[in-house]
Amino acid sequence: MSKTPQAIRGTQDIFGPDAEAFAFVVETFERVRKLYRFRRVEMPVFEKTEVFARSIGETTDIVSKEMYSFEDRGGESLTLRPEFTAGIARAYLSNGWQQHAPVKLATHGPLFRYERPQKGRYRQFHQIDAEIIGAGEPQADVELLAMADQIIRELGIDGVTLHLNTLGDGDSREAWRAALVEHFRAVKDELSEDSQERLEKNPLRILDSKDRRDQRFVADAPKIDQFLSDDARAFFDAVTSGLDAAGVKWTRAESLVRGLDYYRHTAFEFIPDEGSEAAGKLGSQSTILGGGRYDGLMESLGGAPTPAVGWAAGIERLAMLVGEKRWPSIDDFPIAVVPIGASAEETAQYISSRLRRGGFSVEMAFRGNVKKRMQKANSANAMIALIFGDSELDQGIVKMKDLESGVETEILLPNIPDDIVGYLVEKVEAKKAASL
RNA sequence: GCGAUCGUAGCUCAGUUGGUUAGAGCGCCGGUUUGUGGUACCGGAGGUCGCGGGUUCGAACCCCGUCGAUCGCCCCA
Repeated sequence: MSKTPQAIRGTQDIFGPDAEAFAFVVETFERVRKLYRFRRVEMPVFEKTEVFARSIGETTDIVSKEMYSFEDRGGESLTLRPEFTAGIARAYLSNGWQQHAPVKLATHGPLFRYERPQKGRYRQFHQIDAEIIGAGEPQADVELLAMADQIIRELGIDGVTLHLNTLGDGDSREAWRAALVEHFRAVKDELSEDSQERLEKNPLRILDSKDRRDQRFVADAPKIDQFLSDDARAFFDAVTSGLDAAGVKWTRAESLVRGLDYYRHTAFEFIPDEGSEAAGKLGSQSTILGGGRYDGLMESLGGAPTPAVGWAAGIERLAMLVGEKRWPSIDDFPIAVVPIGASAEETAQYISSRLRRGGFSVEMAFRGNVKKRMQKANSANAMIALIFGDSELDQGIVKMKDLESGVETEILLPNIPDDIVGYLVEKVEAKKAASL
């Protein structure tokens, strides 16, 4: 193209309805997270590379080929965060947050992964994230999942189900993994090329392969349930019965595994139901929220053994699913202020400012002739316009036009906030009632 | 890293087997009562057809390369 610089591949400039949906996801998250008493935490977007390399696992794709790493001027290797959990764990250890344990943390922001962009996947993407650190009880898992469920529900997203599995404790997981390797190695030549790779690198992943050649052998593969210790089984039972009590719908997904090394016990993903509207909107990216328990992570960063559980969800993916069934709110209908003439424009600033300080959104039309200003009022979605020039101001009034009915009434200047606001609130309430 | 499709006005796209000044809708600006919008009518601005090279008398159209986008595989939110 020309000399104008382009945005970097896999990054996006979000504007308009997409940006509104994005903000709606974040606002909903912030509101619900307070109901569950999760505390807000802010962290750097970059860390020493070892923070991610050691915790996520050297052999995972994220660490081996998807990190944005660079050397700073001191020659130290730094990395833009590819996920939240590792950085939160590091912050927990560096700041001695053990003193707050068990601590419930929530954050959101940008993450970076050097991947091929496609629908619902970007190189800079955004997540909301929730973690409970220092709690080994299954009740922590339940509360965390209940919050996830409520957020999705309050976003108006339907047709999404919680898929739940357990990976057992460390020993259970290792025994299961060994049995899986043995099972698949016997038929290695008949597996897909990808799965032959996975056999060495990440055998659990063969279980959710999309390749038909693999699926034949997945059905009779060893199940985690055969390897669960009594404790691990009791833990999982407590999680599932807790979810039932909390009214969170879930389904068992025996072959659900998570990619990263640090997961133990509970693993879960919220996935659109097959054939649902949500599934169609997401393309081949199916998971909108995923997480699990990571009891081993703190040790990999040199901390004391610390149980923890958490999840993260892609804001862009959630935003794609947000419905338009939001009730009309008073902010959707600004008051249009339409001054005519220079002295009226000054008064318009005064009136606008009073209305805004009173909590009402105001669109002030200050360009072009009256016709242009009225067009502006209309395209701003205003329901009422305040129109006034010298002749009105001399009389100490403004004209209030109902833009739906076209009816104009006169308002005395001193009555401006109250009369207008009362009129507008009434109209919005009527709209709300009509939309129910 | 691999594969497929695609790149024409701000946006969505049309452009017949290569043929002369490249079109439409929407949006934008202006006008149809210079103090009144949503509908309608009129006018206008805006494109070296992603970029570079090649074939040809002639390329938006064919070929090669390159950059970018989209979708899928891997992986993942």
